[in-house]
Amino acid sequence: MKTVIAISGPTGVGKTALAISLANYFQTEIISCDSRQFYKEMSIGVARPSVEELNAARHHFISFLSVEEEYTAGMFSRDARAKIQELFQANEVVVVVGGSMLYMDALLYGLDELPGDKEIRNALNKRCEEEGLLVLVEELKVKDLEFAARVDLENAHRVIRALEVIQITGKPFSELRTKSSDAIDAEIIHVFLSGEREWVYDRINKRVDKMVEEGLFEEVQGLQSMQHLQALNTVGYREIFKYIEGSFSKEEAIVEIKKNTRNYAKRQMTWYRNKPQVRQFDVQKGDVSAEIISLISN
RNA sequence: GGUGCCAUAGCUCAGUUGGUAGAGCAAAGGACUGAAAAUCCUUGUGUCCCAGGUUCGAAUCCCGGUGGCACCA
Repeated sequence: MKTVIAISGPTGVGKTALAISLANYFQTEIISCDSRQFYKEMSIGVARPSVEELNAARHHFISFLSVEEEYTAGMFSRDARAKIQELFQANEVVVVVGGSMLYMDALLYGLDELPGDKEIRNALNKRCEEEGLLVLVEELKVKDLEFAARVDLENAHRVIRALEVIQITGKPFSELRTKSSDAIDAEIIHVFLSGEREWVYDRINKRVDKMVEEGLFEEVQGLQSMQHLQALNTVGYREIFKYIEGSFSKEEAIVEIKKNTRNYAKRQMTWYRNKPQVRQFDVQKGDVSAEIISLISN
């Protein structure tokens, strides 16, 4: 049986270095699972691996899209699974690494086959703005009471997505959310790298300072005309757009980026806490790489 | 040196006529099936600067300190 080593973890704990070391050990390649490193226009602010790192092992799904293109977790799951099957022709092991939880889970554990329609969603968004979320919530209760009872009704994204699928298929969303999709056809070793909260936060703060030194503000300034795009609605970019339009000083923007990155790291930790299929590793203690290698040889 | 103002949650501050406190932000916890670095939910945090006095009762009034700010010398 082929093996997928999946490395998750909060931003800045050292996932990239571990992935490269494992890829070299197993003589294999890396599938990046980072929903912002997909975009070729984004580099410093998303901590894209350096040229040296990219040369140290073959990486896939980095800088292969433009921020102007639409891409989704479902598309990634399909594309990455195809790439992994291709790599399995010649390799026993493939390394998947990245901090994007939904994308990682879609790839490893599968997503139900659900349709999407940007135009329908845009129309629902417009209705939400004009008529208010409550009207849409009432509509969802009529069309799919079961899902309405389960979903966070204050989260417009969730309510709108359910209505979008219902409108396309004519079926209740809950009926389609069967979890019938399969996990990837391989042994999955999924690890979550972390450390003490203080340590992780300290690394994040320092990494943001380094990004600024490397020219983060200049990178974002060059993207100003595209700031409305979803890919750029992200930590490290939106704060600098606010600086450019004058609502933040430079120092405030940096403080906000650090804070929002810390909050993101916290969400990553919440996502993978108490997930039985994920092994927790404390990178401050011991050689994670060696532990994973021994897991596989056994 | 003198006068005035200020001192309350990690930070910025509110606190009515005296009844031992509350907002925002930060923080912590949580959710998550094609927007996901997105989006959303929940929850506290206290020697009310110190010491004394008045009072049944003081963050609140009085006195004395201490620290900060402003103005005058």
